Amino acid sequence: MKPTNKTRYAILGILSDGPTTGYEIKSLMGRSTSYFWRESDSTIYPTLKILAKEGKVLSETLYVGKKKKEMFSITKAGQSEFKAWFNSPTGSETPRNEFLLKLFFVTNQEEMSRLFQERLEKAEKTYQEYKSIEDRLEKLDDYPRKAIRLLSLRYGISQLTLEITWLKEGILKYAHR
Amino acid sequence: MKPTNKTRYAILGILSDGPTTGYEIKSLMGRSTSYFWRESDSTIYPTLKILAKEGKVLSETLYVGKKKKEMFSITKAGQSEFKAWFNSPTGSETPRNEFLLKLFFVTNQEEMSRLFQERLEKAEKTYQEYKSIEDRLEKLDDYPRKAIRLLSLRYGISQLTLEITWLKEGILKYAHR
DNA sequence: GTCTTCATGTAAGCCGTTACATGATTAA
DNA sequence: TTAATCATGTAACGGCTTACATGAAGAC
Repeated sequence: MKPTNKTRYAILGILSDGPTTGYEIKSLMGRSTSYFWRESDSTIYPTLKILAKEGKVLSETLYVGKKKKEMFSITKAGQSEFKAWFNSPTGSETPRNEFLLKLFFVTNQEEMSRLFQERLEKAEKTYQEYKSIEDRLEKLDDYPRKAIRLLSLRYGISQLTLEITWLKEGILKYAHR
Repeated sequence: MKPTNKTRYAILGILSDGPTTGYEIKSLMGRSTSYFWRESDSTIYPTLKILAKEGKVLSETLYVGKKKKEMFSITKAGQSEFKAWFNSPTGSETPRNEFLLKLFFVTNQEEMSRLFQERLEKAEKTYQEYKSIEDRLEKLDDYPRKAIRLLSLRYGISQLTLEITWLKEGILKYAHR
């Protein structure tokens, strides 16, 4: 069975920028990748352990007072696994859009109105979040990948804009009573 | 642990339109929901069995020659489970976009060029597929939910159009050599 | 006669989420 | 002193994919 676990690549990619701790990887993801790539809380540490066992990362335990910190750094083997993934064809996720599934089963205007309204509220909230991330990013000093990270964020923003427009049109056209 | 399995709702929703067989559900999904909701091959039959055991569907075995057919129909209990899901708040999937994850780790123009080019080819292929589904749908006689199903398909098409534009711009702006 | 489609399933095993657990440090 | 954040994990379980399996009917 072909392993499909991509958490490891996200971790190896972050470690490519330099050594860090599991906690730091977790919070970095929360700050920066969360709108296109999210890991649940407990996946980072076990995955780091596995990678260490495989020789893809090295760990070093530090103590700050009584507080344990485990710094991880990527090895040559880790780098080549990362590159192999990076250069391999990108698979597409199996589509699972619960909103569109519900839409598919809509039978009357009232249902559709509720569905669109609910979705619109969420989309507008997310839009505001993305916008504030954009603000934060724009204010940062230049760093090597700033341009590309802004680009991908703005891609997300324009997708959301499109969805919001579509939802509003739908509400007007089909759910007007 | 809260069950998250939504395959059952897709099945119950399809059965709301009238009795069918597992095979028919499978192929209907392949024809109509596959761009926003896909099930893998082997999930339909076991799920139908479970639903039957729970009293959410009824099964009736027919024979056409030696060929067995199991027709399933939705029960009252099934209908109310479906409605409960339909009226419950729509959860959002955890985001997992492998393309954007790779983009996040890009370090030079050559890598980005390859990444965008690959994605563009796939997006254009998918666009063609959607367009031909749209053609087929447009030619069908009117049926109750035709308008709404065309609407959601066109939403997918406009999302793809946006992505294609974005990819082309990216190739010109950032990956030009 | 052979290939495709119809028609229905089982089993293994990875994957991912949720809930649970622990303890130190720092800010209010 | 209490809450939030830093910091690191384990266990259980449901879910999902892949591979495997079987056989009839119809098309070419």
